[in-house]
Amino acid sequence: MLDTVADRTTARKSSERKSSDERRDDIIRATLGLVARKGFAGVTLREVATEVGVVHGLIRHYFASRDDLVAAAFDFAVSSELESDRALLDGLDPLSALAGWLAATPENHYRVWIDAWSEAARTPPLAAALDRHHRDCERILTAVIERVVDAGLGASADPAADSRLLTAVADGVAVQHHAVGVIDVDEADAIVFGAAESQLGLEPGALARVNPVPARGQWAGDAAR
Amino acid sequence: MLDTVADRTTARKSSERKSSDERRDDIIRATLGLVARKGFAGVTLREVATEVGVVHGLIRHYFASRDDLVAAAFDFAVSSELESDRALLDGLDPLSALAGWLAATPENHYRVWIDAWSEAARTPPLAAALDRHHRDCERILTAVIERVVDAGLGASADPAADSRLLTAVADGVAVQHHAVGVIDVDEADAIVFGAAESQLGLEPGALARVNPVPARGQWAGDAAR
DNA sequence: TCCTTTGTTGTCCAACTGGATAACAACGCT
DNA sequence: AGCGTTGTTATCCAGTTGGACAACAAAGGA
Repeated sequence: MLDTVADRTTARKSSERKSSDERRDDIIRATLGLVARKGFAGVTLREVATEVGVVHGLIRHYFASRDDLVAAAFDFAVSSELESDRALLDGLDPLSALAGWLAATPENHYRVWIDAWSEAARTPPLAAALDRHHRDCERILTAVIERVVDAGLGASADPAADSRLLTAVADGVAVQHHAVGVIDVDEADAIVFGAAESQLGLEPGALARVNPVPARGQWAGDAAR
Repeated sequence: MLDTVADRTTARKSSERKSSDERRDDIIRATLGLVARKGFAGVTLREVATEVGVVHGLIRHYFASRDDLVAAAFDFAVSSELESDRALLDGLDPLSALAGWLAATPENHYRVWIDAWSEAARTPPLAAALDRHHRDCERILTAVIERVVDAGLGASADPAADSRLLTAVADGVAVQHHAVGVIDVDEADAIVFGAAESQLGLEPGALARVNPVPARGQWAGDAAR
C-alpha cells in the first residue's frame, strides 16, 4: 500500500496557482479577519493558511516570519484606511474635516488598534508599523488643524501639540467606548468635540453642528467578519 | 548508571516548603510580573514556575487551570491597587488628591490595562472584571471631584460625567505615552492636568503646582521586573 | 524546445504548551 | 509514635506552534 511518486502527484490537488500579488492579498485579508476575531496573538500560520485554502508552508513563501505577516497585515489595514481618510478629508471644508476625523470610528478599527498597542510591546515589526502610523495620524490631524486656523475659524499656538492632545483624547474615548463600554457613542463624540472646541477656541457646538459627520472608510478586514 | 529511588530522593532539593497562602501569593506576584512583560497571552505555567523557583506542576496544585491563574492575578492586581489608592487619596487635600489620581501611572500598570482592554474582547470573565474596575475608578474620581467642588476650589455641573471625561483623557494620554511613545511624561501630565483645570474651572497650573505629586501605589508585579 | 523561475505541496522537526499522575516529604493532629 | 493531609517534585503525554526542506508543477523566456 505504498504510494508511488506518480500516485502522490495525481492525488495532489493544487489550489489554483495565483499571481504573487493576488495570493499575497488573500493572505493579508485572511490575516486581518483573524486579527479582528482573535487578536494579534491569536494569529497562527496554520489558521491563516486554512482560511486561504493553502498549506501553511506557503505563507512563509510570502512572509519571512509570522511577525512579519502580522506587521504587514496591520500596515496594510492602517495605510489603506489612512489613504482613504486623507482623500475624504481633503474634499471637505475645514470644520467638517476636523469633525470627520475626530468622530467615533467603527468598532473593528479600534479593536485592531487596541490589539496593536498591546502586542507591539512584544513584536518589534508591529511596534515599528504602529509608530509610523501614529506619526502619520498626527501629521494628518495637524494639517487639518492648520486649515481650521488658516480659515480664521480657530486658533492654535502649536498645531502639532494640539494634534497630539486631541489624538490622545480620541484614543482614550475610544477605549472607554469600545473596550470598556462605560460611555456611549454620543458621549464619546461630545467629549472629543468639546475638547477640540475648547483647545482650538471654536464656539461651543461648532463641531457637533457639522451634520452629517462624514463616514470614515471601511478597511479590508471588515468583509472577513 | 540507573539511579535508584534513594538516589533520586537525595538529589531532589526541594525549595522550602511554604505555607499555602505564602506560596499562592508568590505565584500571583510572579504572574503579574509576567503579564506586565509578556501580556496575558504570554503567561505560561512553566515560566511562572521558574520565576517562583518551583516546578510547573505545582502551579496546578494552587490554581485549577492557567486561565484561573491569570484571572486571579488580574483580580488581585486591580483590587489591591484600587484599595491602596483610595486610602492614599483620602489622606490628601482635594487638589493633591486630584493631581495624584491623574498623574501618570507607572508603566507596568498601564501595560496590564492595555493588555486587558485587548484581551477582554475575547475573555468574558476578564471583560467583567475590567468593567467592574473601570466603574470603581469612575466612582473614586467622582468622589475626588466632589471634594474639590465642596472645598470651593472648582465647579462641576456633573461630577460623574467629568470623571468619565478625565478618565478618557488620562487613558488616551497613557496610551500615547506608554504604548506609542509619541509624548513624554511631562507632556502627558500637562495634557491631563490642563484638561482637568479647564473642565473644573481651576486656575491654570493649579494642579501642576501641587508638588510633589504623591506617588501612586506600586502593585505586586512591579518587584518582578 | 530546453531551462530557469517561482508558486505550491507534503512532510519532518524541535520547541513549547497545559494537563495528569505517582512518588516523596514535611507538617499537624491525635 | 503513628497517621492523614498537603506541599512538592519528577515525568509522561498529546497537542500545537513556527520553521525548514525537498519535490513537484505551472509559467515564461531564450
